[in-house]
Amino acid sequence: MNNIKRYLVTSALPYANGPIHIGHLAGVYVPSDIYTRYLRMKGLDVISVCGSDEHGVPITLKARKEGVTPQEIVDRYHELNKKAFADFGIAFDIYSRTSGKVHYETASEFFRKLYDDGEFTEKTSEQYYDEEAGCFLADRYIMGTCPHCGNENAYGDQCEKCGTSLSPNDLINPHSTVSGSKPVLRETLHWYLPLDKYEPWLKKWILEDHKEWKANVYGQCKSWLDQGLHPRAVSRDLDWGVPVPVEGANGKVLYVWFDAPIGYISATKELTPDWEKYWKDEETKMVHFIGKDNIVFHCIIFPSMLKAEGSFILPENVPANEFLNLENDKISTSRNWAVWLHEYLEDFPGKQDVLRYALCASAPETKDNDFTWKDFQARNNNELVAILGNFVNRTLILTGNYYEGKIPEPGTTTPGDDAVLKEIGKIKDNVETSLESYRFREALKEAMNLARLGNKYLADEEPWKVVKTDPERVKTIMNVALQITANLTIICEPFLPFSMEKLRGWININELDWNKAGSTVLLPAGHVINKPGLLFEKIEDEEITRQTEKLLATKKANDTAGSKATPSKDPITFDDFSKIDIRTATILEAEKVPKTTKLLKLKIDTGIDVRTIVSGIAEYYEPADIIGRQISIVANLEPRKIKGIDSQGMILMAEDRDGKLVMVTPAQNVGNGSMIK
RNA sequence: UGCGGGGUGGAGCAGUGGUAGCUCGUUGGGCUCAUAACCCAAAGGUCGGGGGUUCGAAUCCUCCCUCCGCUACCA
Repeated sequence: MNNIKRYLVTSALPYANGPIHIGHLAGVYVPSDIYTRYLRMKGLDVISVCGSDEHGVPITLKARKEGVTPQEIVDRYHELNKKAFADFGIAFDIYSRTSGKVHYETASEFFRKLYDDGEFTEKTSEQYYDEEAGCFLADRYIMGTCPHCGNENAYGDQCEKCGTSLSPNDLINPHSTVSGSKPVLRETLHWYLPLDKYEPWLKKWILEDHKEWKANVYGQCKSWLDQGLHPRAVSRDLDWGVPVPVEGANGKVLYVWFDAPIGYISATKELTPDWEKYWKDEETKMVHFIGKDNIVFHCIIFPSMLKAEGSFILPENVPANEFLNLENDKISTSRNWAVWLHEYLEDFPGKQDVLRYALCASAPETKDNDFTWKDFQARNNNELVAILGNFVNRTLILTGNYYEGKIPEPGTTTPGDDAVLKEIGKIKDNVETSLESYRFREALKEAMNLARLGNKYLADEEPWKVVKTDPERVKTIMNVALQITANLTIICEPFLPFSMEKLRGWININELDWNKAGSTVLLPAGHVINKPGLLFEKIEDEEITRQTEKLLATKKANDTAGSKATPSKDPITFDDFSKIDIRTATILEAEKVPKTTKLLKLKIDTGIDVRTIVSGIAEYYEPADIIGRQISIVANLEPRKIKGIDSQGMILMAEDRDGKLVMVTPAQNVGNGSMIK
């Protein structure tokens, strides 16, 4: 793409039903912020838009659960998240929301244009309807008995017990989780975007014209396109969202995935009356920053919508990141396994840049990555403090000691000085190359090399020694070191905006022009600097321990207090119960079933006979450890072939909330074959 | 079981055909301006294993082992 006149940067709209955590920041907002700041510093025309995604079923259910309106839910998280972004210096030009008036108009117009152009197809289908609550039910809000395993708490889309994927019609005895009533099937009309129609040009546009996209993005698009695309519904039966702007479409709203990306357009409209320049001019370069869960929407569906509308440009790149784990475990809002931005700032006030740095340095750019507090501490102590902070500190202290804060006049430079000064420009170029190819980890490392260069220069030149013999020479040395420092304030600015602002204050300049980076006269001789402080401070072990203990407490809470027992099953007669023959037995032999991860083949003595049982406990018990253990079994269960082995019965296991299995063993050893009743 | 992504010095990673590299850690030295920070040097790798292609393979092909995610088996 040549002739780029302006940039439009979008960052995934966070869903307004929870706070923002480090995973969001590392994957989307830190990279987008670095990129935006860099472009702005170059003096380019760039706007960065974001906002809250506030529609969809989960928000209505959360509202119902808390007894408030959906609007109250989204108001709460919109404000919280807006503030969190602002606190971390994420430099959006606007943080809008999809419940706003402009968005309603924009989304309606967009839909209406496609509708009038005949871009949608219509289809009537039967869906479950909750008569008591007066609403249609999304699959996962219907529960019933799983036809495969008999689990009575299976969801309409999947049984979590046996893992089978289901459709609501498969469920025995379905009931609504909203009102508890029995839903009925009802006909409903919806509009569909025929993605299959766009397949040919999508294939060309992505697979041929955008081979430069990141491997994870390109690969996922390719797999979608290879599988073939299908029409997707763009409307839903719901009372929370943008109403479908068509006669007789009462009670129908735009499906949230259709509505949300249009939020980028509405946000731009709110920001500037010139919004069309950014969305409809071929000389605008649009870049979407997202997480990997959003690839299909931003690379396939939204471009299809834009293409169908006809007057919009398409994204130039979609640098999606993978996911961030926390201390070796998936980040999870419901399990409270996360570092929340607002909590981080309470524990580490003023240390926004430290988190920004740690997250950028180990951002999940090419594969899922792990955030650990130990790594966070090491990044701070060994890199920010020891390399960057230390260089700045030694330079400024020496300048204070020798020249009372006045920049010395340089004399003749040595070839060594010249090489170092030239290196500044090279580092600047390297950072640019990395940033423009969305390699933020590399860019950051390269920026830090400038501080490394500075430390090495001081160590090589030893001004504290030379000052005793050749004070004139020291003036040149310190001038060079100061020019490096001034360059740091520009080159590190996109990554560490808070610290660099502080540093600019100390050296008393206000230069934010990226193009000036590489200059060796940013600080003119005679310029007076202010009294410096410490740019970063060490983080002690105790602070890290406090954080890991906090997480440990969360784990514990998840294990015990949070575990609510599932409701009891329907009553049975004593007769029913006595049909089950439960006995004690002893394990004689145990071995892993080859090519499986969970199965053990056990030979057990039931008192009646010696038989084989296959059991899914291999993840919790080593074969060698359980030989000789007494257990409980269901003795009269129909035999069943598992992995080709006849399994005669079933071992009783207690299963906790995480699915961990524990053997049910008599409190004292009793004879094999004793009845349990 | 299927699909996808990994396996490179103690740890974390880069490197897709031509002398194996970075950060941290370790050891030794230097410096003492600096938040015990900084600088230099050294030790440490048969690049998961076998086979193949090639003048030449961490890099290409093939088989296998192993780890992670999803998936399956777990009455």
